[in-house]
Amino acid sequence: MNATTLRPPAIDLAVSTVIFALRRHPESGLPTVWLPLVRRVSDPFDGRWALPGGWADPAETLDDTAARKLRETTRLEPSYLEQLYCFGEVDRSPSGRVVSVVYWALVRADEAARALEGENVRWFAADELPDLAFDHNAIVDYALWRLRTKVEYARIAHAFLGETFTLAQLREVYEAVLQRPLDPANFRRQAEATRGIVRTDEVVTGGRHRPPRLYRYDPDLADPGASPLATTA
Amino acid sequence: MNATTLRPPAIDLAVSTVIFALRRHPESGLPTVWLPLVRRVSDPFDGRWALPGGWADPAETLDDTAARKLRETTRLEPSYLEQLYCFGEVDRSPSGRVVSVVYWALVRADEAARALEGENVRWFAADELPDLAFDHNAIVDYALWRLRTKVEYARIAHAFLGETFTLAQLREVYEAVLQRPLDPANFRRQAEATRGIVRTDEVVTGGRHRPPRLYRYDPDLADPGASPLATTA
DNA sequence: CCAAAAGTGTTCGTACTACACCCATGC
DNA sequence: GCATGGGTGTAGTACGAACACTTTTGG
Repeated sequence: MNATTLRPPAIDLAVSTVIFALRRHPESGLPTVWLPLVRRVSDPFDGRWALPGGWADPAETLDDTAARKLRETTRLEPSYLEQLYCFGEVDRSPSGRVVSVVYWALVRADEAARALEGENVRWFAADELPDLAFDHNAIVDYALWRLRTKVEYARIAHAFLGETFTLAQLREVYEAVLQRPLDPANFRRQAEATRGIVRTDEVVTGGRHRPPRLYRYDPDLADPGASPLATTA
Repeated sequence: MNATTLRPPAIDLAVSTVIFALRRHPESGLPTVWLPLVRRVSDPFDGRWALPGGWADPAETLDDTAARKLRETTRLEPSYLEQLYCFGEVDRSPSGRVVSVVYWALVRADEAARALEGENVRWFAADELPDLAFDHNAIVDYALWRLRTKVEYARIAHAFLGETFTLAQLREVYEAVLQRPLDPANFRRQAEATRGIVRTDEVVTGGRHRPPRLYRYDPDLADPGASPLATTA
C-alpha cells in the first residue's frame, strides 16, 4: 500500500480453516474436540493430512473464501467462523512463498455427522493428531488455544449445539473444551446470569430423572467478548 | 494450499502497522493515545493520510516486513509488535485487489519524540483522525479496541514507558488508554500483585513530595495474557 | 507549617467455590 | 421406593471499589 513500489512481488495467498466439533471419544466416552482434515493428493506433502483450504480468490472476500472452501471440502455449514491469524513465515512451504490466512470454525454435532468422510477426509481428536503438512500442527495448537481462552469470556459455546439445548449439554461443551469438570450448580447460575441464554417453556422427557428445561441462545443480549469485527454468523 | 488449482491468482499483499504512543494532549494536558500517519504521494488516495506500510516482501517474514517498514518510514523502534488482523474485503482499494496484513505496535514516549516528523509524517490524536485512505479509519478503530481490551489482561502497558518507571507513570498509561481515572491506592496493590513488575531500590527525587519508588518490568514472570505466538519483542 | 503526592489500612459489596440438600421423573 | 440427574440454598473465600489515613519530601 506504499506507492514507491508500483507492483508488489508474487506471494501466493492461501486460506485455510480449523474446524472444530465435539464428538464422544471412542475410548473415554467423554465429549472431546475433533476436527476434520483432508489428505493432500499432490506435492508438497503428498499424502499427508492438512487443514482444508485453498487459494484466495480475487473476486471474493477472505471470509467468503473460507466459508466456501469449508463447504466444498467437507459439506459443513459452520455456526461460527472467525479469522484466526495470518501465517507468514518464509519457509512455511517448500514449494515457494505462501502466506496463509487461517480461520477457525465451530460446527454443531448434528452438522458434523453429516460431513462426508472418506479416503481423503477424516476426523481426528484435536490432541491426537498425526504429523500434518506444512506448519499445520502449530496452527491447530494455536486455534485450540484460542478456542479454550475465548470460550471462557465470549458466547461461542452454543455454536456447538442445536437451536435449543439443556444446561447439561451446554456444560458438557465447556467441560470438553476446557478439559475439566464443572460444578453443575454453579454452572447453572453463571450460565443464566452471563452466558446470554434464555429459558424456553419446553423440557426434555424420556430420561429416567427430572426432565431438564431447554434453553435458547439470545443473540440480542450484548456479548462482552464480541469484537467490533465479529461476523455474527 | 489446495492442489487442484496449481497457480494462485494475483492478489497484492500489503503490510501496514498502527503505531501507538502516548503524548500529552495540547488542550487537556492529559496523556492520550497518538499515532503517526504518512501522507500518500500517489494514487489511489493521493495526498490523504494513511497507515505506514508497504508491499510484502517474498524474502521476509511478515513480522520482519512490519518492523522494517515501521523503521523506514518513521525511524521508530517498537517495544511491542503484534499482528492485528488481515483485512481482505474485495473493494478495499480502488487500484485492485489488495489484502493487508495489519500489525499494531507500541513505542515509548522518548522513542516517539525521536520520530521524524515532517510534511509527509505527522502524529495525530487517535480519536481525532481525519478521513484516511482506504479503510484505515476502521482499522485504527479496531486497533484501538484491541489496545484497550488487551491492556486490561495482558502485560503491555510497560511498553509505553522506559526501562524503569514509577507506579504513577504506569497508572497514567492505563488512564490514558482506558480513558478513565484509576484509584492510586488500588492500582498500586493490583500492579504489584499481578502486573509482572518488580521494585528497584531507586527512587525519584526532585518532586516537591515524597520520592516515588522506581519499578521495572520483569519478563520472567508468566503473563496470563500472552499468546502462544507472542513475539516477546 | 503547608501542599502534594506516595503509600497503607479498612470496610463493603460482589462473585466464584464447594457442598448440602430438595425435586421430579422412569423403572 | 430407589436411582439419577435437575435444580435451589448457603456458608466460606477472594478480589475489586471506595475512601480514610499516615508518610515523606520541597518550599
